[in-house]
Amino acid sequence: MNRKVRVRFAPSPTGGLHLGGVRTVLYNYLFAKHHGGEFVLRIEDTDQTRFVPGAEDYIFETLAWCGLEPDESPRHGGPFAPYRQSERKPQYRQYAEQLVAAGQAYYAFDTPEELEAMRNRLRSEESPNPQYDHKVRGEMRNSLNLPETEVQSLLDSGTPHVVRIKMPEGEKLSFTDLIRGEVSFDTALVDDKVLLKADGMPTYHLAVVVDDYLMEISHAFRGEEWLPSAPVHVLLWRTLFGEDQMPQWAHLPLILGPSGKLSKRDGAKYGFPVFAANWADLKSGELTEGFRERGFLPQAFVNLLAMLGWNDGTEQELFSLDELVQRFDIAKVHKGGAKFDFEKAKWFNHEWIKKLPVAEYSAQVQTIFEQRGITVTDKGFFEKVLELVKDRCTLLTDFWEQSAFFFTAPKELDTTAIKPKWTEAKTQFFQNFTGALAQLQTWDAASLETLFKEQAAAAGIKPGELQLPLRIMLVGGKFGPPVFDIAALIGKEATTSRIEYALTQL
RNA sequence: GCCGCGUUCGUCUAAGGGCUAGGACACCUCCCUUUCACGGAGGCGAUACGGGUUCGAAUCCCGUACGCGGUACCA
Repeated sequence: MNRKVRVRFAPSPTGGLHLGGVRTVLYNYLFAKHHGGEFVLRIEDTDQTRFVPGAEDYIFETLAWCGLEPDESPRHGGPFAPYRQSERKPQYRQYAEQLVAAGQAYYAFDTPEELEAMRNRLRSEESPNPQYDHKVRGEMRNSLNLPETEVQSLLDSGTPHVVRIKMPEGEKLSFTDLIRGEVSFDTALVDDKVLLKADGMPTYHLAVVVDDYLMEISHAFRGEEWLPSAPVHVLLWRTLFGEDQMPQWAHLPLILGPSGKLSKRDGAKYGFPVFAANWADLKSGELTEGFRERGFLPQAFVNLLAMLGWNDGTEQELFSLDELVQRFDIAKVHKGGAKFDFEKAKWFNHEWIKKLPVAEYSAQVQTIFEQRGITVTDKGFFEKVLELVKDRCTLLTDFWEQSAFFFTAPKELDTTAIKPKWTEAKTQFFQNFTGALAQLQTWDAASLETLFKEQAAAAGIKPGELQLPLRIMLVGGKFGPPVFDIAALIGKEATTSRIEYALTQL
């Protein structure tokens, strides 16, 4: 089928977006852009009981952060508006009626209690989850069994009812999945799914087919959890619009946690984020941590997600979004689920921190500093510092630990490593050194190092014996970039005063 | 239970009949570095099991096991 590539991501706004969801967005986006097509965001809010305020904002904000902007959406607009299913409600009913007329669906008047009674009656060890299917539909209150006049009067009197699909009994339904190849199902084993709910809203099954058709979606990618209901969708396509109009399906493998499927719980339990950005549940007050707040760069987040289940066949692992667009091939997506490895995720972030110019993320780091009480006044200086410590930072938040001492003198010095070997001669050396610093003409790392070594030689002490003490004096601990670089950056005054303060502690 | 989909180092994966099954993360060793890193060089470590097909199988077929998903008027 040769038509314009149009894909969609269709989340239901019920909470934060987790790894798997964002990866689905990403693969949709990459596929669309690779083929010069369009990426549509459609909000699947047909379940009004699950409406969560803020969830839709969250989705847009998250996609923007990732750089995965939709071409069409409730906010971006587009020729197929509206893009919110609740706003499209009126059009679903006619398709449901069309299916009934075609004998492919029927009205069901069973109350929730009656359904429950049926399930209880049929439940057994052999069949723990009885379905509303061809075996029982003959015993239920639906338009298949009730006299036509009664059906009509029930309808006329406004009796609550749903429309169910009538799954054929002994048919084999199959389709070709872009990732898995041919997949087939025995229709006798699929239940009569509800298509139109009693409140007049469509279920996902009807909505996805109708909207994909109306929005001219050419390729439909979704999580593997949808595979079992694919036969329902194929059947709806066949009777409503023709199977030749159906988008090409691809069911993406799941992302697993350390023990089974990845859940919010895993995040809390193992200490890594599961959502793209922080999500605060208004009702429970529960906060679920996001990659963004944990200190991930969007470039790294997108990169690591892309590689979780896909690769281009080469050994390259670091890709920009543009490169991903160029290389992406849906057929190379894995069939098996991938267990999420936070260690590897951190490695991606580390690589991106090293790779990107600091100016690309200094604003984010600045925010982190400000949250911790340090206001950045000199952007040039700030970025010099970041440049100096970036190799040591895996997460953006690490910049704080690695470089706070550039902005504020360490209060507590970790002197345990140097105190035992401290001598009066060393105190003397540093006193002389600060004196010499005052005379130093060129304040840069090389000059400082030269001076330091000359003075050490004059004092008859090995420079190595003195470098760690100097570090502790300036940094407060055994970490950080080369000492003379630090001294060069913080300047003469700070260097001198930190040494003098440290000498009072030794 | 039933249905579906999966299964290569601990983890992410390459190899889509043909070299000693390659890379990355993590871990370990060494080098560089009198901090911590970066970087460099090594090491450890896998085709779930059993049958076929074939001169030859990680790759194709069948079975078993295991894992995951689904089995709602939720998506």
